[in-house]
Amino acid sequence: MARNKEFDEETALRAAMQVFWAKGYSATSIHDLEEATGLLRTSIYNTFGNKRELFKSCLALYGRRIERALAEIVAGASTSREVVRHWHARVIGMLTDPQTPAGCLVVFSVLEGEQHDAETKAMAAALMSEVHRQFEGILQKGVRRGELSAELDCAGVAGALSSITWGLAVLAAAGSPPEQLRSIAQETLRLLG
Amino acid sequence: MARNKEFDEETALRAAMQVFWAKGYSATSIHDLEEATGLLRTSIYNTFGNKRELFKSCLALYGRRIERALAEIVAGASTSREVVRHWHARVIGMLTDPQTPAGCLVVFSVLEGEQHDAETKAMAAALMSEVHRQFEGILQKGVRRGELSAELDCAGVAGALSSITWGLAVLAAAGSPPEQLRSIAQETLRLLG
DNA sequence: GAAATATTGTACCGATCAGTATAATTACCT
DNA sequence: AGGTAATTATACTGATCGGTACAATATTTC
Repeated sequence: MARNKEFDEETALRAAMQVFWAKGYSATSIHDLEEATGLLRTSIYNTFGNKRELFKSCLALYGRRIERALAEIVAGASTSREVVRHWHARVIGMLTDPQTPAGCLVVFSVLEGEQHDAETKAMAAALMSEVHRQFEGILQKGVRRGELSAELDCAGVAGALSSITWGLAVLAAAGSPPEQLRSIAQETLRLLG
Repeated sequence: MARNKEFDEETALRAAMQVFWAKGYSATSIHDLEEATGLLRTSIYNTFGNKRELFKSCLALYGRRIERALAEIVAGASTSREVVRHWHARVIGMLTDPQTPAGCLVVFSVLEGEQHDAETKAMAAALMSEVHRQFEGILQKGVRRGELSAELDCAGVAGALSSITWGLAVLAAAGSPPEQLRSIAQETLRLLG
């Protein structure tokens, strides 16, 4: 019928994601996206709709990465402690990866909430509560196995673990040195009693 | 000599702060600031310089509020636990105050770092490390008084407490219910051993 | 009351914004 | 090979951006 795209959608999406990730939604211009993806604006609109839809696709991609990482860790660890340790190590690794921006696209999405529609806000909120839910689940499992105290407020501690996760993203964005982030992650285990 | 301003600078600054606080730097337009402050753009530029300088003044005002609140709490509490409890209660109170936006201007400043100059970034970083420094100080005092274990890694735990603080701001911005924030604050005390 | 001067109000600047109409190009499928 | 259709490329739109020039206004001091 007709010709094929000269570029790879997935590659372009990753490039666009990095721009939003570094600058936020409103500070990112279509021109920025053209430069990062190497595409012309026409191709961007052709492929991804408009700026808002492109942002949503980026947020979805970002969310998939997070959820996959968390699922891997939960599946591969044998104790609650191990999950928490591995999770925060992975988070710190991502946050301090020189190849990607220091912040977190989810945190950005949440703070920039006023500029987004209900769907975008729901995506970010869903991702955050998924992290919380996973934590609560592995804590409950830890209690059942006798690894953790039966008196543990699983929901509360899961919330605290989530809170530290997002806080790490803020600290990393502020330029905190990795060793400080690691010492925070280490002390986090105290929450498990 | 000449006429006086018809408006109160402090009031206008507070109004401008709330706009940046809710929308971030780049999503806030001069028009938004005109509406929020009730001033004409001419008066804004006359009084506060330009958008960037106005933002810095707002961030400074915000920072002063935080530091004053923290100093009050540190001065008024008799144990480390009490400081942590009162601090997080105050933070949650601010974050869930319907009169002000749900987020945190410091977190916004840090994430929007690319759009700011070195001075702005330094202001935000200084505020964050001041919070950390204060926590570390009260933990060390707690250890000296025998309230906390001598083995406590004060710097690490202070970092975790800071991380939770910024994380609470993210969760509040995402619309987490106050009772969830409070249960997080409660579990935070586990960090003190 | 008059001179002086900061403030207020109006109108505008070039630049950039997100988005699009349309033309030129290209590769696919029959 | 040729018709088809989606892609690329160019150029443009109206709106809004941050910022400013300048005139009108109002008030304080002498």
